[in-house]
Amino acid sequence: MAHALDLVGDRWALLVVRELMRGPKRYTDLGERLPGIGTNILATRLRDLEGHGVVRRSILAPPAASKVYELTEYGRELRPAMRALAEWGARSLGPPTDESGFFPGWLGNLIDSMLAPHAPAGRLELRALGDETASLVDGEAVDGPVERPDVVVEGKPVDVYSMVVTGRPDQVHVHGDKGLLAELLRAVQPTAAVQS
Amino acid sequence: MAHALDLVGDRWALLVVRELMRGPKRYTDLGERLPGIGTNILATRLRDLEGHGVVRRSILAPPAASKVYELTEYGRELRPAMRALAEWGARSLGPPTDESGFFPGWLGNLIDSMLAPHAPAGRLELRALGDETASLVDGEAVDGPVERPDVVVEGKPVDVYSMVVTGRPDQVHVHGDKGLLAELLRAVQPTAAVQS
DNA sequence: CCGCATCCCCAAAGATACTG
DNA sequence: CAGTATCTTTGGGGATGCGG
Repeated sequence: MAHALDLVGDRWALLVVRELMRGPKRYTDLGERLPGIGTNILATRLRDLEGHGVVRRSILAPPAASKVYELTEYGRELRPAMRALAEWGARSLGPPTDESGFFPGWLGNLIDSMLAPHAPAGRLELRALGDETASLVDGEAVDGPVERPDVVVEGKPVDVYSMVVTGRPDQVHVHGDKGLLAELLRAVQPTAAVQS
Repeated sequence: MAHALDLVGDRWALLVVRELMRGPKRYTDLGERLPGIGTNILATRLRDLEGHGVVRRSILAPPAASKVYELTEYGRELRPAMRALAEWGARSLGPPTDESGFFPGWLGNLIDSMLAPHAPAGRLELRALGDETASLVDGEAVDGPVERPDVVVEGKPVDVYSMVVTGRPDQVHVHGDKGLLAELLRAVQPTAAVQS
């Protein structure tokens, strides 16, 4: 445990890994998806994680030729631990209280951490009005819309979020296979009432 | 994830939880088992963890009447996440280089994090000469010796440690059911050679 | 713009001493 | 034993700069 925390226990480190878990990212994109991190900290974390064999720097093939950070195989092996930690945290996390706190990538992260582990086969698209769209395709989170979705959920960001944590599609519009959505929401661990 | 880290992401927090995972402990005992923590940090962590519903203070029944800290039900639910993190860390952890670093409780922690998750039924006793003795009884770590052990392993602390991380009982003495020990060591994930 | 390095400032962490 | 008080040091947040 202590050694694991030496590798990824620093502040922000696991959140950097979380972002990279969904694919390689550029430095600036990472900064946007981690509001409040500060550029020096991000640079330091990436350097440390690289030194620890968790993250690797890579140059995209020309003509793209831009630098990206990606997880090593060892870094990807953190997935079970991160899933377990996220599910534990979710059990004491209530619905959002306001419209804020929706930073770039939040919807993808929500799908990846709360829906993907329990997802039945199928193509689900979530549209947060005026914000982002992300999808869940056969258990994998995908950014943006998806072709021929089985079911589409549409609503304000806070209502999409609430649907996931409460398990009830109350304030959102659902098009398509409502049974599939119901099945998914039933499979998601209901947020137990853990008194804070 | 971010919320989980708000609860247990501070430095030392998960190590405090790790110690309490093996039973209630007094303040001073926690301090001894967490070398380097500093009394103020320990007090702050315990207060924060209590505020977050992870730890609870409790007074032992008279005439013992001493204060102890213990995990709440929610705190105990961290076990899967901690196991996953510990196993991940263990894959990049080599054998110890010197005789130091063996603080009170190290043997119990070693058994709990590396052996217990894979243990077959049986009673195993580990004796670190001149240091500690701890046991593994049907998959659960127990401090101290055990009655009628099926197999006893005895050796210098560093050699007991090495046996666990390398999977080979080379520098230690084994009494009793060597087959059971071999079965256990085989079940333990071999420490993959992850280049640092 | 992207990808950082630098600088300043402050809050939190560490070490140590001390106390009910 | 179970912490609090005090002091020092480290690390994070925020702004800025700067070469590619």
